[in-house]
Amino acid sequence: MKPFTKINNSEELGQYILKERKKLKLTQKEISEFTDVGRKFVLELEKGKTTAQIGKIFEVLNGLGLELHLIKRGES
Amino acid sequence: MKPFTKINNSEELGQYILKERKKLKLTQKEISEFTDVGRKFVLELEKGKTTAQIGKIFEVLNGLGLELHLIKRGES
DNA sequence: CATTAAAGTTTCCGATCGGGGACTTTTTGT
DNA sequence: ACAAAAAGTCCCCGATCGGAAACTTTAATG
Repeated sequence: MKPFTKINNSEELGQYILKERKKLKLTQKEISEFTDVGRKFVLELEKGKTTAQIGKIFEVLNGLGLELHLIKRGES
Repeated sequence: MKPFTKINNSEELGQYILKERKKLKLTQKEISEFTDVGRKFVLELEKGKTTAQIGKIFEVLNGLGLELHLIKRGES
């Protein structure tokens, strides 16, 4: 039930996205269909690819109903 | 004093990073020196480049003492 | 089991990343 | 106003992105 999840790197980002996609019972293909990203991108993003591009990541986050927040270290 | 700042796209990400860098009185060059990114990258990131790579973005966020958090829409 | 979908892998390829360095423009400080 | 620093632009180039499509492996369902 913890609402905020701190993400430290691409690895964790991918894992969180995967987990969330499963919760929503979506396939990688479905995400790639209602967002402007390819199937391979979703696949690689979930695997923690460090070179995934931020614009496409925002597309996926939006599609999954996830918000990105920034917090100054120490204030969380 | 709001601790959490919602970032909706690359544009906002760049603006926030710029603002934070100024607060810390750092130059783009300095950031590129103590992180593994080039000057040009910091420049373009702040300008909202949508193709900036996530791994390098994490480097900059770490360098600036910023944490990335994900929140489910509606729970913030 | 058998069948089908999903996930993961591989190849091809045009487009673009990001670093380095040189240069120009803008900002800063005295 | 002037000098210096910072920011922004430009070019070169090796490396890699991400889409598409075909294929293999894994998982799910009857």
